[in-house]
Amino acid sequence: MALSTQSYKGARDFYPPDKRLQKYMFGVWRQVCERFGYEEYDAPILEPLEIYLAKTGEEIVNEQTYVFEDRGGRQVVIRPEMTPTVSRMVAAKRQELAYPLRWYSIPNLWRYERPQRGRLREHWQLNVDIFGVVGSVAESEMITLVDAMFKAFNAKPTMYEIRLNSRQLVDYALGTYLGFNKAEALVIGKLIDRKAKMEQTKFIAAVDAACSPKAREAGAVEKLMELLAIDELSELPATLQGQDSVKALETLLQQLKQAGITNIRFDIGLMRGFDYYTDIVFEVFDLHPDNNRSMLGGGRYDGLVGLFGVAPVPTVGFGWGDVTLANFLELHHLLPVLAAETDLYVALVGDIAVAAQQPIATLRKNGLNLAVDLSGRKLGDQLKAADKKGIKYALVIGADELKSQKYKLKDLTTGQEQAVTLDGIAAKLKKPRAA
RNA sequence: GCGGGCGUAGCUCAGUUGGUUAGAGCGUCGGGUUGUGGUUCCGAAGGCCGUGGGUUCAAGUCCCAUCGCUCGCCCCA
Repeated sequence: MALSTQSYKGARDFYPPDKRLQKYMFGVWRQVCERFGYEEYDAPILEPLEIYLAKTGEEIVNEQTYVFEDRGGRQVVIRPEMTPTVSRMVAAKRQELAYPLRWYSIPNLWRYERPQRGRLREHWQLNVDIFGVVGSVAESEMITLVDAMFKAFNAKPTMYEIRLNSRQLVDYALGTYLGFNKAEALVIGKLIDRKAKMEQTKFIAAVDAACSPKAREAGAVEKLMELLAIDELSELPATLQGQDSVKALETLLQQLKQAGITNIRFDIGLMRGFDYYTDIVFEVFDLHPDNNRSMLGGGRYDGLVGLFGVAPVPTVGFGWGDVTLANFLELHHLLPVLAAETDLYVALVGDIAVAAQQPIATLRKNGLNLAVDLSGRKLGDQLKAADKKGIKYALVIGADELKSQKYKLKDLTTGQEQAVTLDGIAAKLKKPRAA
């Protein structure tokens, strides 16, 4: 029985062209992060089970993560997300770090579940966090950074939409305003999260079923539906308008719009699950009709660092998966044509491999990435190989060239060819790779 | 964990109401006289029709099971 060549379920092989795309995406992420003063960090892919148990329910950890026992009998998890890890790192050096911390990372993460579109078992996720800032200036910076990333990927404002909400506002609305108790609010919050996927009548029926008679009689279902239909802060009922959370959202929206971000709006139905978020939450939606889904999300989570036994640190952060980004770029035709890292493919004519070493060494010393064809094939076949590898230029070296010190440089995309000196080649090829 | 769809050449697929030696395009390899590819011409290799069982004179085609892929649900960090 032959061995299977398939990669592990839900995980991908990255052949050089795939890796080229990944490097491009990560490169843009890194560039924008660093432009905003964020520093890269990293951590082990394995973590002790406890740091996830503290935050999420045990079921989720057991059913949706890779958990195993190591040889020392310790329960180990392959990290399904980065947030507990980075919180652990901050807590460990809580006293000595220089706040505000601006940190980012692009970890690979694993979750144990059936793969589907946009959701694999292994993926990479950009994580950006700012620690130690209390006011909404942190959210403002974070969303500005997100928007700068979309612009750096050449996305237009019509392709995506930033949606904002406040967990405090939702808590107040479900509790004090609509009169749900905590258990009801939890169930209804989850329903609101799924509302877009449900039919209106089914949604209403489900909310109604989750209501206590008392809340139902007070008209909570109708009031909730009215509330969910609102898409401007100014349309909120007066009792909600007075909330600090609404004022914070107002300030934030105003700031961002003034900064030129127009595709942003308030969305009271935005939940981001019912996990560790404590205040403002945000998501970016793909507006393409074939992929109307959330691409990235984040918000404020002030409580996590404190779980490690130190004073809490206010934090705002988001995560953005490589799969959803790649889907977005593909659907909107934003994938650039990526040239190989190799600048130049050297084709040898005749038995001159030894004699050609000197010019080859000179070109490398001049900073060029070059590959030499070692096959001794016909020239045509060597050029074909260069083209297939995605290399833009080929250089022909034969007895004539060695003698005249002029080499034939061929642009494989245009087919144009010219005779140049070694220095001329380096000068000509130094820059174009970035594009 | 639950449900739908699909497994035929390296890839994308065709294959009639079951009927001889299973096809195409692309790709790969060789050639069109020894220094020019990506366009063209000629040729070749390459398939246990996912796997196992069943029905039948006869199965790529029908039935059952199983594995794999895929889309969705649940869940969402």
